[in-house]
Amino acid sequence: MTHSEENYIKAIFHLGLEGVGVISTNALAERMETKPSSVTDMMRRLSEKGLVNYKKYQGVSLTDLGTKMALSIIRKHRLWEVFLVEKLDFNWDEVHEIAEQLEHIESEKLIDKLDELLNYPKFDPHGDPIPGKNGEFLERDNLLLSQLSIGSTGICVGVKDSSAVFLRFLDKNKIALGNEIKILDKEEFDNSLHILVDQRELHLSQQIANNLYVKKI
Amino acid sequence: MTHSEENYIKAIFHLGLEGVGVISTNALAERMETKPSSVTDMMRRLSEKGLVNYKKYQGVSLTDLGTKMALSIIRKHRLWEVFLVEKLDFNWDEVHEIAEQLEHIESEKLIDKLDELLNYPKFDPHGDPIPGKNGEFLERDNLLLSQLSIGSTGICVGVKDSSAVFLRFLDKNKIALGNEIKILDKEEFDNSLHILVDQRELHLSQQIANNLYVKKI
DNA sequence: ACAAATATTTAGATTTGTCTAAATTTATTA
DNA sequence: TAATAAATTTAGACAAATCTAAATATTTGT
Ligand SMILES: [Mn+2]
Ligand SMILES: [Mn+2]
Ligand SMILES: [Mn+2]
Ligand SMILES: [Mn+2]
Repeated sequence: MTHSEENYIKAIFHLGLEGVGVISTNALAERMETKPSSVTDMMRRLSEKGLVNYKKYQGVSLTDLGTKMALSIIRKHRLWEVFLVEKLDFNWDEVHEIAEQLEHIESEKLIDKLDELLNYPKFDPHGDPIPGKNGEFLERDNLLLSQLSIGSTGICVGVKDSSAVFLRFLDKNKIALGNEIKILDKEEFDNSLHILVDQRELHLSQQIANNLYVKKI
Repeated sequence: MTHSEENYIKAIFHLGLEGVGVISTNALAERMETKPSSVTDMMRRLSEKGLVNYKKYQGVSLTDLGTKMALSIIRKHRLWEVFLVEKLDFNWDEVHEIAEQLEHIESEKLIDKLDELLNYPKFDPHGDPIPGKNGEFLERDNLLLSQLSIGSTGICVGVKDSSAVFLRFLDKNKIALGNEIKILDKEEFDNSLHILVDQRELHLSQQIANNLYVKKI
């Protein structure tokens, strides 16, 4: 597998998780920041290799083999992200781009040793689950902060948007994974929230609350 | 820089250290395990980018910029090798191939953090010097075990051949970097050595002794 | 100094991954 | 349902990195 092929497989996997139904050439082209015609070419090549199911004009999906490949790449990506944060003191907003490179390093033993060094983490720095050697992984709670009712409390367990700008916003407001967040009040007009986190009262827009995953307690 | 370009630059640098005089197209082709015609193509491209001095039929050498690039890649390669051995418990015969991949990861910050994690090592697991951020590095003693006279003692500081088969031979005979080796006797017929290492008496062929660097004490 | 051997470059192809522009298929909607 | 719009594929091109075979330059040996 080339880096490019691996990136396509990963993109198809992620679109499959998010999207509804079949993955179109255009959707994939947009995600890969390339042209639909390039996608068509690549789909033929991946289909040839048995990694995707593709019939022209019908969209694309991963085969079992393709899914296994995708999980392996995502496992590597997320383990490297944990390494960068835990062992090299990177901030969680700096690790994604480097992990995009490291995820293509080929060595089963390397990734197993890394897993061991990190003590078999189950989630990456953004709260995303890390697939195990055999592709199995824990589901993270998919409840959004915006879905909590007034008076209830949740533990912050992940971010939906993991862009650097959002992550730095959270840093600035001292909101981190593991924090308890209590909903004090909700504005009817714009659905913004008054919350209590770490003894501090904060005001969050709905957009923010739509991008924080919580586990209700 | 593509991976391929980086590999060529590295090969030119290493040939420059070993070889005498100009680096020929054929020598480079052999080192890169490719065809001379491919080398000619690549030399034109690298010359275009200002990384090598190349005039046809005249051989090739690195420019200052090319040398800087080479040292940066070698720094990354060797730091990753230290990481693999020190932090992930790899044996010294297993790290080269993985480092060949890791050396191409692009992130200045990553390599600086790695350097820090490893406590700024000056030599890699094979005793090869690790260039610093600015390209400077300590010279390893270039005295071979075969050059020591009878009765003298040296500390093993490096291997000239770092192939897995040679490294495993050393492991099997419990010869490691840092060991003191005393020359007990030398056979006139085949220049093989009787040595004392770690209270053990061993018999080494000249070929072995030609591939161990020592520091005389 | 010239022929033979060797080294190097050139010419032309191939593969991967990309692009633009044109053709075709599918979906929408009047 | 026929025209129009949107999505997708095809055709043809290009750059990077490689190859083989042929041409050319350099070196060597007599
Ligand atoms: Mn990431
Ligand atoms: Mn992540
Ligand atoms: Mn190495
Ligand atoms: Mn080494």
